[in-house]
Amino acid sequence: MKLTTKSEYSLLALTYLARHQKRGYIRMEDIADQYGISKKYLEQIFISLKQARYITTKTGAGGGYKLTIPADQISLAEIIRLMDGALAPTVAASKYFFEHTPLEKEEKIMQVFKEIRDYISGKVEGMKISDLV
Amino acid sequence: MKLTTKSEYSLLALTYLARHQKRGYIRMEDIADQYGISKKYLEQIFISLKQARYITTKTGAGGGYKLTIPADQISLAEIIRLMDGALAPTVAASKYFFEHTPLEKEEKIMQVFKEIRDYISGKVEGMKISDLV
DNA sequence: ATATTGTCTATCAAAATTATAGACTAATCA
DNA sequence: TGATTAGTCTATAATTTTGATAGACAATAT
Repeated sequence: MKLTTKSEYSLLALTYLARHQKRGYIRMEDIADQYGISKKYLEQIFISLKQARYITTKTGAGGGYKLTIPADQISLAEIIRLMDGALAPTVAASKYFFEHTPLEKEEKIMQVFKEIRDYISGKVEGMKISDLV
Repeated sequence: MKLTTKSEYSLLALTYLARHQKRGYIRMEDIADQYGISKKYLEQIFISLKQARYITTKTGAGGGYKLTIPADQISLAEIIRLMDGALAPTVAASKYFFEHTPLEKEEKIMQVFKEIRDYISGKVEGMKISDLV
């Protein structure tokens, strides 16, 4: 029932970028140090975030990363879905990542998981990176 | 944010046992067939459920599995915790499976995840196998 | 030029997930 | 009693996911 570090680190990194926006470009190493995360691992996460257009980068001295989208327009939901997929406890109960599983045969269980899905969605759709700063 | 098949299959199997209680001992193969699950894989799941005293078994013809605990006294929460661990989206927000992670540095995120944890707990603690039948 | 910082591609180790195999044990019942 | 049925136990294996590491390269600033 868990998120992976990809989601976790993404949320941390984006929060850090939002918090230090006025400093302009932020070095990856600052973020890695701040949270005690592997720099090289974080790099790969940043590449995904960049491809998804959440951040832009600048190479060289004084370079680093910064947000391209206002922090109040980035929901936790979209970051978690990008990194980890379904918010629902099982894909059989997922809207965006639906797949068939044996669980579908049991309607009552499905109902429980859909309610959990809806609660989680509501929570993390409504919550923005700016709310975390 | 997902459960594994161990939790899913456990819930399915216990629901099936509860539903067919009056038939006495139920063969593993019946359950495997019903849901299209590997028999051998289900076997291992049953061993865990047996060790945790949810079911008893009987070998030989006419044998199989049955519940030892009334279905209305088995919550989904305990089965999921047994099979998959934490209900919380991250162990940093878990009561039973707490571990330190970098996420702890961000209180607002932690707050969100704790609220999700509490919702999920409330939901699956309150829901019993008998409610699924 | 040189130091700084990100990019890209490959690769890898460990763990978790999802099984499969097969010999063994216990119970039934004909 | 012996054939059949059904669970037990232990090992191992395939695949995927997770969480990283390595190193050559490219862009920028001073």
